[in-house]
Amino acid sequence: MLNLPGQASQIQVNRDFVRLGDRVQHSCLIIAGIVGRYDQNAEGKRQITAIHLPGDMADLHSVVQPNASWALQALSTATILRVPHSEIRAAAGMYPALAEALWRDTMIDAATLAQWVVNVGRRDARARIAHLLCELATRLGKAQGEHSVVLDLPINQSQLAEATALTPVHVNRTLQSLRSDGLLSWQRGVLHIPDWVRFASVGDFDPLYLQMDMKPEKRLGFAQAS
Amino acid sequence: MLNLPGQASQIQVNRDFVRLGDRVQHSCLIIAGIVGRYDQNAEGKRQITAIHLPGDMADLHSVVQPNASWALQALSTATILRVPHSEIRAAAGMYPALAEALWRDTMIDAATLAQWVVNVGRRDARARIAHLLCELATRLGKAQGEHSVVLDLPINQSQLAEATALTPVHVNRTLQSLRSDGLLSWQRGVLHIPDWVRFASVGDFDPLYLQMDMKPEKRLGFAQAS
DNA sequence: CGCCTTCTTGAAGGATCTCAAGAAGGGTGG
DNA sequence: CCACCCTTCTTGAGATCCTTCAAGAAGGCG
Repeated sequence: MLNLPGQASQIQVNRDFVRLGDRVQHSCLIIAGIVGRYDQNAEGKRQITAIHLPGDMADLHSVVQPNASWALQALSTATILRVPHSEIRAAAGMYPALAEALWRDTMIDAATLAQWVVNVGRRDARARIAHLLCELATRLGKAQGEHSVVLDLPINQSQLAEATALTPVHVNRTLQSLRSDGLLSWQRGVLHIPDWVRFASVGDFDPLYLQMDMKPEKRLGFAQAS
Repeated sequence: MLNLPGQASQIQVNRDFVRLGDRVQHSCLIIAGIVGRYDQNAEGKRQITAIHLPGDMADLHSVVQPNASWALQALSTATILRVPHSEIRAAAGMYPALAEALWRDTMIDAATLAQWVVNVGRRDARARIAHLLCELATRLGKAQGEHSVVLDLPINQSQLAEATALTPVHVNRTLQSLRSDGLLSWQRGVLHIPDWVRFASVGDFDPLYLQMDMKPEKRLGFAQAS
């Protein structure tokens, strides 16, 4: 765990707090809420390329590439802490183990993106949505071999569509299909998965790439400066 | 530039030289040929998640995650140099600027993967194929504002399909359409793009994310040990 | 109570896939 | 130099998943 100084802010839903093309001097640590990283094509069609949860450094990579080729938007009301790149660099220079942890964090980001390519490229709507939900449940630490999983997920179907490269309409129909098969229920931002093993198999999900089994001292964890 | 020791090998076309689940002690530097990084879903459907060209460290990230959740396959006959992780770690410990360059390289990998998610998720077959070809032309240094671009690209339509998440049949029809619009010709592994600007616009391509403009001393370049 | 967001439904259209088979190209051995 | 073979490219036709467009229902909040 690290103690990092920085400036905290509250972000409203659907607000971009880093925009495409910004030159940023800070990385954003998510304290609360859910944040989406967006890329887009020339027609302005947006695609979520990562979903960030509390404890994540949403744009750690901006330390080595300050010109944002992405945008960061709050998917639910969020609190973030802007940590100056200078602080991160200084700490990394001081502690080689931290430098490696930062590198590793970027690598896990890349591994997750590779999974998203497979997800969007090779899985049908059912598996695609299930896989994404599995990823989030696992990263939230809510899926540890248990049979039943419950998690707060204050995002809507349009946002889910932006992350899975589907239309909101089709996401809706697919969720209905998953629901009618008893695979999940989702009300008021609370997702309930009664049978984790079955759901993970529908989502074709293998959590290996997330490295959740990494020893604590090797994983990145952040604490807010007092 | 670095001088790295390691063991060189020749790899035949279509041969996996790193397999899913391998525990690797080396990163593979591509000396010649083209290499694909594969991920797959549970049904064994393979998806190429990165294409590596000469000069690339194909699995640099294995330094911080030695359990391969990917496979590496030669898309054409290739020569690689296996560089021990220990050497990379030692060099990174010695030179902080190198450590940062390694981190940056992983970040560019992630940025490229994010583009692939957009590519597969939000672009139709024409744009998707064009975008991938633009990426390769740019990384090969063959697309520098000129009007006409020629490059060796010894890969086949099935491999292109695996990278774009299309079927070989549809790749074939799409290439015909690009050809009949005079956007490209492709014979015997030589790709010819008569009008780069027009082609890049069909592919919805903006090279920013590749950071090809990065100052040489900040970019990663590898030289073989004698 | 009224408004705005989000969810839901229907119907038609389109991009891409699947299956199947034939043509072209390059290499090898006789 | 020709015959053969194997890979790769090409073509056709029907099926399917997902999209598009349009509109109505439900839910939360002031």
